[in-house]
Amino acid sequence: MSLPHAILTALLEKPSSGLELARRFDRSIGYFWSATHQQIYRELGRLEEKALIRALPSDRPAQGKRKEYEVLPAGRAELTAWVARREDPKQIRDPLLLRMRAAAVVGTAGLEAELERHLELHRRQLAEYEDIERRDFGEEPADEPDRLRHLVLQAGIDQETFWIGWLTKALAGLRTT
Amino acid sequence: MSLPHAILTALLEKPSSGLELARRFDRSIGYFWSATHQQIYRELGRLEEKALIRALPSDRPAQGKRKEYEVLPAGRAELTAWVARREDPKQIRDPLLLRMRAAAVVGTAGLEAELERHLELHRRQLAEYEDIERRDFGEEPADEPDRLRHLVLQAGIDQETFWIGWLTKALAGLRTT
DNA sequence: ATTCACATGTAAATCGTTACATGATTAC
DNA sequence: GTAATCATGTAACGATTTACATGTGAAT
Repeated sequence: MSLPHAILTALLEKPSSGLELARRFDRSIGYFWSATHQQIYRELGRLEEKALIRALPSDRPAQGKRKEYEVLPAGRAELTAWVARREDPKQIRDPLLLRMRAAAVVGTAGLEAELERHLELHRRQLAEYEDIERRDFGEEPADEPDRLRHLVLQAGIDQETFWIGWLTKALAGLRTT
Repeated sequence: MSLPHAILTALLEKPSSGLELARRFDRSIGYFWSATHQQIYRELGRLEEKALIRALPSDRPAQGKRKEYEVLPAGRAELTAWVARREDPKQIRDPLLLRMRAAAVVGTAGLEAELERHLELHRRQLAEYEDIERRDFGEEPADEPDRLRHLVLQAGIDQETFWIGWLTKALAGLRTT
């Protein structure tokens, strides 16, 4: 149940229309919580119905017309409560690891190329994160919100670093065959 | 579309009934691809219909009766093809990182306790993986399938290590406030 | 006027989760 | 024979994904 909270966070950072949100879910917040525009529109409808957000008044509302939303106090309260809620980490669920396990049974044909491809993709993602880090968190010191956002970005960086390290190990292991 | 392939892999490792599979998806394969018994039964039905697996002959088939499945050649071929298939890594989707980002907007109340709880959970998971490593991959050298399975386990270990490191950093950062 | 990009939305299929129902087997 | 457990399965719902439909506004 994280999508509504992702949307509340995004709207608190900046009131937006559905499509703007969809675009921000392709970068920024989307780096650790992706969503399509359909998910977003549906969820906006639900959040509005529950009175956690509202559409900003428009002179002439119509379908196909831009609609901007903002968070109501009840929405901020819900998000505040969610931050402190207990929620266990989910099990890892990774198709690549599964494929490696399958390869142990049916052979590794074609796997090496996939690992190399993934390695390259993770290298690119890491470079992108590091660009963002330089751009947004270059100079110290920062206030608390910025330090928290930096920590989140750091998690992305660390995660990509883990993948690059593991894929390198795995490729070395495969080639020793 | 990984669940059918997870099941094919599990069945190739050892022909099993639905419930046995469900149990193995709580450990072993389940460490990186979890599934409930309902998902498994539904998928077993589909795989049987597509003639990728078959139920082993039983003297008196009946509902509520144990039914063991094995992989047919077509199933093995499908799995072999899947190992080499191009499939991009999925975007990270992590509620905890999202909560951290939300905390940058609405405050960190209650977050520290959650981070500590997660840290403890990841430490436990790491210990479990390391037990498995000692038990199953203690002595070298190993054949190729075992080296591949070891690499998969290593990914789990590295991933937990990443989390422990990041959570430690994050807690230190939070407390500097 | 027509076209194109913007913006919102509907529909359908699959996946994932939770609750529940039912038959078979075993232990007592 | 009754209860407990094993095993398979149905049903319902929400989340996710993909494809498509519709209306608006700006450019030519």
